[in-house]
Amino acid sequence: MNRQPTAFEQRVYDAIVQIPKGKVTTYKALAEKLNCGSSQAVGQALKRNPNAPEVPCHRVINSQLKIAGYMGKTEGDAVTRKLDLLAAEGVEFDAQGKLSNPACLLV
DNA sequence: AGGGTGACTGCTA
DNA sequence: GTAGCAGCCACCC
Repeated sequence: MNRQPTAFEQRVYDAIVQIPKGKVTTYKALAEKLNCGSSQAVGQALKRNPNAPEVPCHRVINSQLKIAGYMGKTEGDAVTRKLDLLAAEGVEFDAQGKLSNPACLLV
């Protein structure tokens, strides 16, 4: 375990860490920032690297403005907790688990 | 060295 | 509005 993150992954984390509190971003926007045409690669970086508090990966959502997954799980308490974290940051979500306030979306 | 997967996205039925 | 298929890049086995 504890495999070393690649340059690409580090870049992803760096971009996420730069996200201000109360704001969220999408995988696509991140991919564009990293000059990577594939958002899936970004998701891979997070899935294979649960950096948790070091990187607020919970501020990263998909194009549907919904939580894609957390801690390597696409559903379950992990995702729910992630939603709660965002709520604590000031990001409002609706009963559907979608971003209720698009103003929090960082572009 | 090669194949398969995925915390995605967009389009079509 | 919901469901299914194809495309995309990077990582893992």
